[in-house]
Amino acid sequence: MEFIKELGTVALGTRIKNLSESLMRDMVNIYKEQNIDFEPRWFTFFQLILKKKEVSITEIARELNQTHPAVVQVMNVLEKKKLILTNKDKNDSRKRVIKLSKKGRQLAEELAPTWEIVHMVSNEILEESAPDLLDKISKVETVLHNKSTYFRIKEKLIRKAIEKMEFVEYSESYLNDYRQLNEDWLSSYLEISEHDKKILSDPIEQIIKKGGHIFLLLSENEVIGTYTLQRKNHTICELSKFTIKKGFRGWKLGELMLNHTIDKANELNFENIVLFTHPKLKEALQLYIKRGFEITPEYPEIKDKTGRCSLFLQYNIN
Amino acid sequence: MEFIKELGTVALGTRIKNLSESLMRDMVNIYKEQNIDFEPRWFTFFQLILKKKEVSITEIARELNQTHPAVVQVMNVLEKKKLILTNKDKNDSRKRVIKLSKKGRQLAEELAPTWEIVHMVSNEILEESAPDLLDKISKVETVLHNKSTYFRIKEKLIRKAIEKMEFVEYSESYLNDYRQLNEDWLSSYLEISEHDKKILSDPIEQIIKKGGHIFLLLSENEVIGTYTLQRKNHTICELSKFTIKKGFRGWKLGELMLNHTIDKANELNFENIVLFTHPKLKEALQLYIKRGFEITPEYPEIKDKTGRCSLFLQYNIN
DNA sequence: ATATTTTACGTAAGTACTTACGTATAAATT
DNA sequence: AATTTATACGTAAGTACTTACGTAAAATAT
Repeated sequence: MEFIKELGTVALGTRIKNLSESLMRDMVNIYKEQNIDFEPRWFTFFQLILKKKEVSITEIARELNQTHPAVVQVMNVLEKKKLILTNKDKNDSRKRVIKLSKKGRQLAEELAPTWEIVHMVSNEILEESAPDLLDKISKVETVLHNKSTYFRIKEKLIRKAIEKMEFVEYSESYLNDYRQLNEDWLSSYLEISEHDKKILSDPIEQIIKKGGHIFLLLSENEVIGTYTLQRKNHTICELSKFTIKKGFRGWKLGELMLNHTIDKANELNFENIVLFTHPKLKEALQLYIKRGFEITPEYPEIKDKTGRCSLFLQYNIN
Repeated sequence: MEFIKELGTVALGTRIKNLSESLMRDMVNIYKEQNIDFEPRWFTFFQLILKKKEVSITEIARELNQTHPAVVQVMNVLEKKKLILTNKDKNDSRKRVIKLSKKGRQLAEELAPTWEIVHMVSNEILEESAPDLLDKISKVETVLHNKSTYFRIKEKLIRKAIEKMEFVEYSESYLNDYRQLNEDWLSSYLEISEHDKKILSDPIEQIIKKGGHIFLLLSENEVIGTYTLQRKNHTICELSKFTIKKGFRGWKLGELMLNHTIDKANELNFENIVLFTHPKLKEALQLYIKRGFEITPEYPEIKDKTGRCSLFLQYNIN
């Protein structure tokens, strides 16, 4: 056990598990020695049924933080041992109503003194060692409920990953990545128009040579985002093909990319960024508006060549 | 989860288990999303092997508080995945020496940043909720190490059982119980002599009618102990057939019975209790001596009729 | 030296879960 | 009213353990 202690916080889970397992094992032995056919993991089930009189499978699962198949299996065992009775619910025939049988109630009565002692002993142990352990555990539960371990780790991993990301300008070698990413995105949200196909199949000719720019966001050499700036005239550029790879969404990379977009447009001496989008792409719209884009009437000289986007936005640099 | 909280201390084990399971589940997802073929329960194994460089199965089991088959199975998985190398120990061919393979070391390196983050997050969670949780758990561990839950519960159960026990004087209906208990005891320690058989087959004739007494200790109508006082003369009685049923030993019922013996001998106006015993019955001897019996030379008028006991003890009432 | 006990590990079989899926029924939406 | 979605439960298959047992080697006792 020494090593686990050494590991400290990181092995908290393992340590806690060991503790609970040792408690369970002790209880197994207690029941065994008393020659009572009862297993410790039934305890909470019994208590819950005793309290509620009648419960359904899902109710038990929810209250005891178990999966429903686990509950079903335990209930089947208890039913086989004739400790519970189960019937269909009169109002909802999907439900199985569970209650203690006479034998079950008798067993609970027989065990009551033992449970009483277990209770005393648990309190005794806690008083001797850590009287406020339950409070502490409640607090951990609350903190984790508000923001799970998963979420916390994820957050930090993402932050770290973002630090290593970089933008690069398009070159021939990214053709496949650029096209693939945009086709994936387009086909899952809208339709790929002829105009899209033209641009995606030859960006150099269609964008770059016409004074436009394409930027790619790289994470460890993987292309995870793209956007395209087309030159409309000497002051206006059009933003399009703004997409982030599946699996990297939800990391606020949109903000990162949009900031980069504005910086670049500025560097390239454009004064206005305009874009067309579809109202059903709510998250994108929200992002643009949050960053200062405004929905305005279309400029007569700039048309949506795809013919599918009803919203026109623009952003004034400076 | 509400109900489990309601249960308080009694469901501490369940609650703790849920906590650790949720931590584990989160880690499973973290590894899965990073596309790393690693499972959280391997973590402590990896750490231990990293630290010790070379370990045996039992060493791991001991340090991580696992059963050895569990360790064997995990190691087989890790070996199949080529993360560890195992060889026979040169000095002790029973042992299997385990170390990380190159692939294993690489994986550990690859995971180090993630583990670092997990560490940070664990600390963060604890700081937010219960900074001294680890200390508290250590204290619980220590307290349980000194006196296990099992032992504590057992102790209280026994005390409760003893309260309900009672002594009754022998009557015909106890013949089988009396004989069975003594035969079981005799046959497992010594031999059943002819003299024993005579007494055990007809206690009324052999003991009671000769002015002796037999007392039985009952626990919920079950005969769990017996002793016999034979009248030697008007001041001396001989204690024999002092036995406690298997499964009830180690509860200090011997003291209870011996106190009763002395009380009864006193009530019956005897002045001396004598007994023969065999030196190999060390616990019994200790009990007698603790209660004030003394090893003395035999009285010429009192002989050990079984011929097997070399020790003669006596106790002076008053 | 020889016999006995302990240790180190392996394996088989069982158990208590899990995930993944299927099937009714109820509730909500259109 | 008809369709879709959600809920309640069941089952099958897999996994991560457990206990129980076996075997060989080492340590200890005789």
